[in-house]
Amino acid sequence: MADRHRLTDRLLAAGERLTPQREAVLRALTSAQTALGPGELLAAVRRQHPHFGRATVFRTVELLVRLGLAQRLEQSHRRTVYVACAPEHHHHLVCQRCGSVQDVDEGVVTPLAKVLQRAHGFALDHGALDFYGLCEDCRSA
Amino acid sequence: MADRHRLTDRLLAAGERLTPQREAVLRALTSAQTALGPGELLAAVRRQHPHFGRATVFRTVELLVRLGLAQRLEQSHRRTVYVACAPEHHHHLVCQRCGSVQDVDEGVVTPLAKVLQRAHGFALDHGALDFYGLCEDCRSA
DNA sequence: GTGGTTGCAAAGGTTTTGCATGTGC
DNA sequence: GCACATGCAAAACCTTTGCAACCAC
Repeated sequence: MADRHRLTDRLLAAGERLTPQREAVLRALTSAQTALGPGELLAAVRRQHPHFGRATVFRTVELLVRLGLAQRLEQSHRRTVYVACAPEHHHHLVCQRCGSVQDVDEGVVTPLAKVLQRAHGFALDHGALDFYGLCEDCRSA
Repeated sequence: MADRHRLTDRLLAAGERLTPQREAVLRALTSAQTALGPGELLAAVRRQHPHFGRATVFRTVELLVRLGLAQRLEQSHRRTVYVACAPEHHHHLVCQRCGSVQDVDEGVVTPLAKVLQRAHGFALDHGALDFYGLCEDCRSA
């Protein structure tokens, strides 16, 4: 499983350990169709591991974010969610209606980053940039 | 005071009332050099009005957001902050180090919005787009 | 006068922490 | 074996809600 390879790679590189819990959280995240919050993630993981701890979810998603395997999105007011993602630089298009997330590559923001740099001396943090709006389906509906 | 004019205008247009509390919150926000969270806002306002209610801060900032006089930023993990802003469309450059916020106008994102629309059918919500990174000062430091 | 607004206090929900137990390396 | 990771439960935190008193219109 590709996920597992990436996970072990990253964990070893960071001097962290591979545990069933970490695998389980990453798997739940990658197999989800949409971004998940901590509560949903806990529920998903508990279907396989009934005694999974609440705190472990919080600790693990933050670890995955640090490893570059997941990203945190502030999807809307008071709702923090996580999506699995490849370590390669890219950005997310987050639908505000249905919650779906699609990737869009780094290239589309390069011109923007240059403008902000030149005109304002502002160094854009690409890792913190995601886009909110309506996906094609929701827009036509 | 220009703030006050804009506030009364907007309140009346929305069928809302002008109260000292609403003025106070807007003033605290406009006079701040940086974005403020609810707690800081409460502290600031209480310097003038010691009995100011906590809930009123929450209710008021959300009102200001609805009126277009303020904007909510998810500045970082578990930190929601607000900045005063003009009703005209624009975006914010938020420094992740010092918390300063500067405006940048709508024009810089128009090309990006077009690309997302054409290539992905995605309708960008301009009101939800802000940029995080390092301001000029923090970058050189 | 009347309905919206406020302050207070309590409830609600989410995230974090402390610690004994378990486990990857 | 040892340090790190986990599960549990309680604490801490931020935000919302309910309601009586108040006040802008």
